[in-house]
Amino acid sequence: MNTPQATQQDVGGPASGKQRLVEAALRLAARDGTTLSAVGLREMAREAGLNHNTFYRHFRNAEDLVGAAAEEIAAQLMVGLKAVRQSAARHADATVGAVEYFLDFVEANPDVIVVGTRELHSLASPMRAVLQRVLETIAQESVAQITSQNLVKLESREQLFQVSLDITRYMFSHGLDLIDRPQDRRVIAAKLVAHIRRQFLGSIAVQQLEARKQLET
Amino acid sequence: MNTPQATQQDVGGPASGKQRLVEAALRLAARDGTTLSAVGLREMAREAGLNHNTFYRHFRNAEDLVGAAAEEIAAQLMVGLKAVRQSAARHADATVGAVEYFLDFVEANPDVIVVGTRELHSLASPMRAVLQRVLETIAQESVAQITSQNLVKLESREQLFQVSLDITRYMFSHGLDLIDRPQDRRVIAAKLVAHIRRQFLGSIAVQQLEARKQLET
DNA sequence: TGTACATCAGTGAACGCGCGTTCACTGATGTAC
DNA sequence: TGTACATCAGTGAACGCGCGTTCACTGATGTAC
Repeated sequence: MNTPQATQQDVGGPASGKQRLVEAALRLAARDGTTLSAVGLREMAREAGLNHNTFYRHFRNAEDLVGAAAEEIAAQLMVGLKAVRQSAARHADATVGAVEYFLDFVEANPDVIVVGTRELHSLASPMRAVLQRVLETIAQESVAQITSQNLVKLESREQLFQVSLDITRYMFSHGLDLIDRPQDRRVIAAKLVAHIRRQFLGSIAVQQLEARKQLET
Repeated sequence: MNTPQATQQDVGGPASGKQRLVEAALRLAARDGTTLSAVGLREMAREAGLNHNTFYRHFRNAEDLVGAAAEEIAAQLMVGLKAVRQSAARHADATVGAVEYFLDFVEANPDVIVVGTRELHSLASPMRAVLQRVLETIAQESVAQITSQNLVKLESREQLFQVSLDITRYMFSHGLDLIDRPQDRRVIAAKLVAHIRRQFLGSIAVQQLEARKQLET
């Protein structure tokens, strides 16, 4: 009574069972607003169009799947946000370029943003540490790009890193708002651009202030 | 076989059943890292030391309880963050005063922060809108305080509001980090102070930049 | 090239358990007369 | 002041259901000889 299923042969064809289960879990967690680990095993198998027992062919337990999903989300974010930075470099106004491309990414991958943002703000989540490292990596790469292109006059690499990290996190949070109210894209984009400008200008101002203080003593 | 339970007479004494259920729900959601609506009805009754059926004496269904919990969290935040602003006004350095008092509040009310932060970043949560309004109200009150005391030279009230809102949200998110790593309090406090300074100075710099542009044309 | 065997994704039945919900009951407090 | 009644928080038994997990089975693919 077994229906012939996809196997190794169709690489790049319909996703493997494991992949389908992870994607189903992300979709359900995004839809229902629950944590990944709260998505039922049977429910996600149903969503993936598989027998509930197939789950055990690919994962030891629920926690195992969360780990796989974390890597999936991390990978998608790394790819997507790297493209955001490259788009920024191409654009006449780097800030506007980055923001617009980021919002494109959010609209194209809502599940990743919805689930990622919530897990990032869930203390008990095993995904939290993974996502924090992703954000830090992205911020570091941003710093490298900014310094190599001399986009911002900031001597303190540490301060530049903090600013980049804050901005990355800020964009993440506001990705949620875009998914919540797609019609407000222009307003959200303007807020993001304003925030980024404020951060960089503020950072320079802080630097000048400290330099002046040092001169006075 | 009924144990005599607390009733109306002991106002201010041991909490009422309704209050105990809400508090138990917050505690469990914070401990397990789940959404409030994912906390089991029987589980929270057990935690509150009540029969599972008592739940129905106070709430129609699970959604009803989430609403009550939202109001509880909102009330606690409004009270706590109002005290933060008052503490800022007393302190020699308003920024440092606000940050330190805020971190005290976080340490004293971890459940509210843990649950509130997650629900704020959960699209499907009915609590999200309530919390967003709380943050906006707090930001508005901050604006009123800042302008009345002439703490920051910013003409645009709208821009000041945006900055206040961003800062409030930022502090919220970093409250989580404090609960996660209490030993890092000083590092976190320094980050918060730096962020707030950067925002205000950046905001002033943006304003000056725009004024200059307007002069040139 | 053929054959035997191992591997592996997927299936379906069965289990025990905790869940949400309904029901009838209790006992204390507040209120009308 | 006393009495009858309504209200209301809390209790405990019982229900049906979906869950996670285990088991034995299937059928296709890969591999050794």
